[in-house]
Amino acid sequence: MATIKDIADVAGVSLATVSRVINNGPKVGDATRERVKKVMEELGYRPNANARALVTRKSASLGVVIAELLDPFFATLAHGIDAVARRQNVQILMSAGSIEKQTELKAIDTLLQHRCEAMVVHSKALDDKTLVEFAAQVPGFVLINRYIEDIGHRCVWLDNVAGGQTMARHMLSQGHKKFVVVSSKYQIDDPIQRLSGIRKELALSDIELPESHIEFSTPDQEGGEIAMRNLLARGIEFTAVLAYNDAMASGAMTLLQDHDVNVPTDVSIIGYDDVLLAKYCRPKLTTLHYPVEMMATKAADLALAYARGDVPDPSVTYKYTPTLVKRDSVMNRHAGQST
Amino acid sequence: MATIKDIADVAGVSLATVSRVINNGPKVGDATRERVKKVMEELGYRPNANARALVTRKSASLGVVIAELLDPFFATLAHGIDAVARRQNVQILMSAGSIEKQTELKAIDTLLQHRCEAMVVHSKALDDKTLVEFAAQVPGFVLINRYIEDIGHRCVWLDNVAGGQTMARHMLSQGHKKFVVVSSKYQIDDPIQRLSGIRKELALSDIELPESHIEFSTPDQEGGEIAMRNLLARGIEFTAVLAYNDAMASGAMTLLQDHDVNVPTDVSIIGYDDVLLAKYCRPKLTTLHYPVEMMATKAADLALAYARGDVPDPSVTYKYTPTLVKRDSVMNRHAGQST
DNA sequence: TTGTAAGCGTTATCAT
DNA sequence: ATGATAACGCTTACAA
Repeated sequence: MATIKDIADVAGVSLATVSRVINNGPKVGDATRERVKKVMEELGYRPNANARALVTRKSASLGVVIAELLDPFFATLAHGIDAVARRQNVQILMSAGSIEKQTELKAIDTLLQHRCEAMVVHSKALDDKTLVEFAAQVPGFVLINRYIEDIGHRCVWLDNVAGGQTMARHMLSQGHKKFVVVSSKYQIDDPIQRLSGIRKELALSDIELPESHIEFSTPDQEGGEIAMRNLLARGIEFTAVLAYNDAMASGAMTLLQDHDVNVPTDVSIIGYDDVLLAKYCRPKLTTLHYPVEMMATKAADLALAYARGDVPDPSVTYKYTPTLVKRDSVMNRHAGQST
Repeated sequence: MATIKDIADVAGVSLATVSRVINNGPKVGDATRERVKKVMEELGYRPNANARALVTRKSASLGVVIAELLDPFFATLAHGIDAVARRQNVQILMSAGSIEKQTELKAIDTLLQHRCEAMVVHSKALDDKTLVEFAAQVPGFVLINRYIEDIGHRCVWLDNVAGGQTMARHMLSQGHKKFVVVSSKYQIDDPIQRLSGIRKELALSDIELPESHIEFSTPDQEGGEIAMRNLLARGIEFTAVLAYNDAMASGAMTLLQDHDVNVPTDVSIIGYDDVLLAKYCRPKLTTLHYPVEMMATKAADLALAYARGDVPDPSVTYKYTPTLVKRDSVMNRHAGQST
């Protein structure tokens, strides 16, 4: 592959001049510039990103650590990041961390070896301290979907407590009184926070949520089925199910339907995330919209900005709030209509 | 960040020795090795991947070009690739190409700038010639989901004609005689090949498929709805719909149901791909399983092998065949039962 | 406006 | 077993 030297030789100029042309440097004569460009074209020259990164100490790349590419939630996340990467002309270095300490650690480590100064990481397995240390090393280190106070201005996160409250409040407003929760068995912050929001809101109406009314499983459709099966088996009475996410909601719904329980007339369900699935399952899922893509975009922009040395207003934080999307899986028990 | 020189200074050895330790080189005394390792540990040393790539001309990374991260099909693809990347300890450089000539070109170009010698690319917009040229430049250039004869041993692809035949054959075997096709409007090979397979198979039963029975739209759920709406509006009679993929099938199904057409008793539907959606829409979709993940894994392995200089048996080709997955969206019109 | 040369962090080839 | 030293391809003062 042609190097800058080859171009210089053929064009009859020095390395420096070629470099200037490549980088649209200022002090080059028009004639020379054209000639060099022509030679580059002819030789199919492509600047060596590695050499460049080495000397400039800038990698023109954005590191991304997410849990799992298959999950539509993360796919959306990745998609949002990709959009800004493309816009800002940086290459994405992608690693899946699978919510495992060692894997997440290794993913970040590899990114560090590549010396990428901007990275948006979704980490649930690593502890605060570790993450804060990384943040200290990498100027453009941004956390998504997690809040750590010490680096609060580098966190783009969702208010899960508020989310839990909104779910409960909506069901309450529709006249529901008997609740059941289908949650994620992974002991990360999210399910805990959502649950606490739910409890907080229910408490305002003097409703308790006993442990037996909560079932924990994997946060996917199968997990939703299993959780619902267990709830049914336990003979608990309920008219409202609050799911950890849309996938679990859909699974739970499927199982209910298989048992001839009608949704929403017999039982109402509300999901969380508002991924595509929510719109296409039957009945369509009432859920909380998680503005992942917007958040991903913000996170990527932020990471790149910090890496560039820009200092965004340090007083602002990037907290997002999920919003209710009413579709067809929740019935109004006052009016007897689905809302 | 600590460099190899820092390590050498602190450990009191030369650069060469440190380099040997890093690479588990042979000729280093045990005592020295330990001492150096200890220093590396203390200083939190991380080899600079850029410097390494520069001098070795090997990038320890795998380039990936796919159309669209959001699409579950590509998410699965990416997931398969990620698995081998992790196993083989290489970093993924990911670019979305969005089935646009310029974008795909740029994606590959960027990968080339990073000098990655292994890449698996999913390109539908670039022409054969361009792709063959890239393949000539990059030892580990592997095409997925496309077959080009000149570089046949570097293509991992699906037999779409056979797929089309299988769809039609299944419907035929279930006693269907009136067909309609919901296809993709993108004029890439896939829809054309599937359609030709369908026609070929129907011809064996002396059934024609007039253009008016085919509706082209975007290959997603909304496209499926639109296509089906048009078919219905045109007043065509049919009992079997062959969809381009599961998303379109699901959209078509939804629209049918909204018009009180029962699936599968009134109309049977068959999808293609077998993504998660197929299992979770109602009724569950009978479809063709596209072994994407397996293919992605193979492609990644192949790319890395070629990049390494290994020469896999040049006589074998990597053609895969989709297989029928019977679920609940197709009815047997002989027996009157869904099959 | 153009060229010279040092240096980025490694690996690899010689010597020793 | 260890150490100098020359690349690798590029950017960037500093000279001219």
